[in-house]
Amino acid sequence: MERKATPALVLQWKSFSSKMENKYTLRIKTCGDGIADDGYKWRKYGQKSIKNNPNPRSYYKCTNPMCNAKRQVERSTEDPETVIITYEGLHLHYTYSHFVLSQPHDQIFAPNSHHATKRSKTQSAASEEAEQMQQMEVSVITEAAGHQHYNLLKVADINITESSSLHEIMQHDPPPYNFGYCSQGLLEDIVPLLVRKPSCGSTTASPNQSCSFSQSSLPFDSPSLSPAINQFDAGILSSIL
DNA sequence: CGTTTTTGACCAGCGC
DNA sequence: GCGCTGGTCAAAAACG
Repeated sequence: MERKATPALVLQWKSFSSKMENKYTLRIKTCGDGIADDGYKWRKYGQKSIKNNPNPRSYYKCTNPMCNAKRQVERSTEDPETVIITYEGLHLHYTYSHFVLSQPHDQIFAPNSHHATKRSKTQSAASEEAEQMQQMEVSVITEAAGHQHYNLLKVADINITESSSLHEIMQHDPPPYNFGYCSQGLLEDIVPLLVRKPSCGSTTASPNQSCSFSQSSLPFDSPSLSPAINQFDAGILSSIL
């Protein structure tokens, strides 16, 4: 099966109630290529049939013994091509591919408890809003034919209020994105800071090329998104390494 | 042979 | 208290 069909990717982020802190769901619509690797290594520890869903739900843990991140993967009942991934917990380490593709970037991921504190506040505020069952959805549909590798598009978690902000980004730097941070995922840690997009393995851009690590290449000129980079709470990542 | 996946059993939470 | 459901455990099997 060729991947010539437009690899549309639809991501949604929904905030949860306060009791589900650090838990969020991505709805990813893929075109025949399954779900994307998010840069981490996961070990499957269970599978369960879920009521009202013919598709079983799979349970994964991060293989890093010091990391308590988990994720659940299931296919949507409405659309078999839509994969629902629920992330829970935080990664306390870099992605594995990070070590392969690049050196640690101390300037970016410098130890700084300030970041974690700030995140905590942000999450707390988000939880309060979530109690009102506020749901924020971000949908990104990209048309990047021939691309299957995922780059990262950083978006603000709480700061995104409407999908038009993402459209601004896409207009600013249309696909294939070259935002840096590619393949070092931290999907859960950065998401909702991140939206991933299928990038190539085939023709135009090579993964390595798209993985330049210059912060200046990040397209966060958009006023609605720029706070994300400042609140980027990657300081926690260096706590282990 | 080490790692990962599979799968049935077990446990906890929740509603009735 | 009981049953249902979702999440996790852990032994066995599969895989590389």
